[in-house]
Amino acid sequence: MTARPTMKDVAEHAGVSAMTVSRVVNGDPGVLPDTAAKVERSIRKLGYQRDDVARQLRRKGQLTQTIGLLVDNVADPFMAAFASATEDVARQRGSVVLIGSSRDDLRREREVISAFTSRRVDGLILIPVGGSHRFLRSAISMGTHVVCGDRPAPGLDVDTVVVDNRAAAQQAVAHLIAHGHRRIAYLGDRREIWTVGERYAGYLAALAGAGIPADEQIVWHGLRRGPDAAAAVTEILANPNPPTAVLASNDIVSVGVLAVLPSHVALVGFDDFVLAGRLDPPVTVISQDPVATGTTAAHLLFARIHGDSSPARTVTLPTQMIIRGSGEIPGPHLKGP
Amino acid sequence: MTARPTMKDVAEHAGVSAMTVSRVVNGDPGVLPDTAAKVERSIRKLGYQRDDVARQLRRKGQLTQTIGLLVDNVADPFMAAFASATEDVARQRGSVVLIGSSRDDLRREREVISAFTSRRVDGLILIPVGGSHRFLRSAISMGTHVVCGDRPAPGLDVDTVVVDNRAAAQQAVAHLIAHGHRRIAYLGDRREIWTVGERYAGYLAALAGAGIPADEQIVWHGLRRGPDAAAAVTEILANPNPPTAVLASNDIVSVGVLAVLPSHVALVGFDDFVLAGRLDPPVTVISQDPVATGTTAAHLLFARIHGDSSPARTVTLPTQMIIRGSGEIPGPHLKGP
DNA sequence: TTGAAAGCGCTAACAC
DNA sequence: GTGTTAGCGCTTTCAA
Repeated sequence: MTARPTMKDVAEHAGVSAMTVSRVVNGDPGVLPDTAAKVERSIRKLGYQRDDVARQLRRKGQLTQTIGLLVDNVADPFMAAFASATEDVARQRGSVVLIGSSRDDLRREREVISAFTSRRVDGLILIPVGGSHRFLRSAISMGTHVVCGDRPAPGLDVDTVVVDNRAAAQQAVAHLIAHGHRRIAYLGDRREIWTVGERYAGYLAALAGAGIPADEQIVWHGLRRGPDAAAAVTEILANPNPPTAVLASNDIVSVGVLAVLPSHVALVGFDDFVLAGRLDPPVTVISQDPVATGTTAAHLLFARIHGDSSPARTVTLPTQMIIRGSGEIPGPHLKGP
Repeated sequence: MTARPTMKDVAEHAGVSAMTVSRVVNGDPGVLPDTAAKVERSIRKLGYQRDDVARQLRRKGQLTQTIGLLVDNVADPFMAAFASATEDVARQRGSVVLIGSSRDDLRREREVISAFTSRRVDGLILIPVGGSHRFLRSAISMGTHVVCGDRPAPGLDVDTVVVDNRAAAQQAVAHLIAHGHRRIAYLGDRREIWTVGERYAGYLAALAGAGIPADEQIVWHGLRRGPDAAAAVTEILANPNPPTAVLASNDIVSVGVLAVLPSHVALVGFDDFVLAGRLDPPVTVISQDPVATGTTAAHLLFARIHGDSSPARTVTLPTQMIIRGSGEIPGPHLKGP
């Protein structure tokens, strides 16, 4: 194991100064082709590679060309697509990405963010967990740019890319009502997650809009895993007055519910998922585009990094209801032809 | 926007030397509690955070506590789970993770790896694309540790974590043969991908073992997207002598094929996927555990980083055939009771 | 227990 | 076109 050669080593080997090596390495103009060639040869000979740690230190106020990306869980398909999209943009912009998972834990999120900012990232893209993010204000005031995707960060006035979860859920429930359902269950992940809370609010709004009283007997929060969702829906269906339709707050709940849901019960789920169209019945979903969300968030971040100082804005991306069958199973109150 | 305060700023504010601040920041012993308290107060007051870029420069030969992770595509469920697992281990070990996607492009892989090594990562975890990785030898000789997951890197003698793809595919095809199939199609991703090539080899070996001649008419390589796989299987089924069973090289191909496969044709797919058990018929698959692969790779890497200099080893993790129905559809040559 | 000096590898600023 | 000097923020080393 050889020690990593420095510019000084290259300079000595090539018989020039370190400054000339620096110019060659960075493609700066004003070096004679012959000199440059000589230096290039020494670089290859010694296996020299620029040390960006040292470089970043000297070039203060300059960018480190590193951004931090913090998601809840990279293994989640939505977040994986989101992360992949941001990484693509970062690469086009010549930056690398530090990635971290918060696992829905604010303390862990803080720790990871701290590890990122101490490495002087130019900016952060967050899918923030719940809880106040005021701790980020000091980093922001010192020049770290922050953009949120999927959810806003409470206590932080930064660019944010979301979808209108509430309206989309309301639309989904109205759709079920239009198909003759009045007894509609809600099965959801932790309500404290902003998107989930919004979706639940949309559910309640749609019921209220149709004059249907909400019934806590057929509402279940806090479902984090498929089997939990399956157990919950089983229990809800055992109700003396069982629901004829279900709204699922996300793909994990949908998939869990589908494992046990009788085929006469209607279902609309938030988030599209692989093979949703191949099930029997095919599953009607509200879909959103994680790639668009990630790409938009990344573009906003790089605009900030490169000097955009306009007021923080919230971009709301569209959702789409994909009608496949499970949401169109008729309910008992269908006034039909 | 205030400038980021330095140790010197904190030192002046607290009326001590920068060295004392350094000791407090790093929890070094030998600072009077009163002095430490005074410094802590200044740190909080000024919003000071240690600059790890400068720190890493001075602490030469020390670790940067940063590793690089290069996968083919983070959005792929297998790789997302792999990445998530390595990130978990890294966090436990106090390191952060730089992530990059090669998109099956060796040049892009090289660029990203170069961006990582110039930031002095302590090590790299790769899901390498095809092609020679000899370019990594110089980085390795200068102390960057490398571990490969899912596939080996051609031309590189480093720790590698894989499964026995060939044996698993052979087992899958033997399973189809045992259920009476002799006309078995192979539909696969790019054969140049090591795992895919191995799986194809296993397919051929199983046919050879049963004395069944391979027939290129029912073999298709290079399928990268679901619709391509659907089109390919449609064409293969139009063959005058169509297959009665299919081996799919991975989950993407399986899902694509399933969109159009008649239910009397048997299927075994590589890689388990969500809802495989909910389809009709439920899909028999060869499953492997991306979390175990990623975790193992990360543990191997950190062992190397912390001094393990034993010869490079290859860890082969188990696969499991999950029998669900689609692989047990009887073929015309079933010798039954 | 605390501090002063030196220097990590690089580049900004200026000189030649 | 090329070199010299200084210094980025921190920690190592050694002195007080």
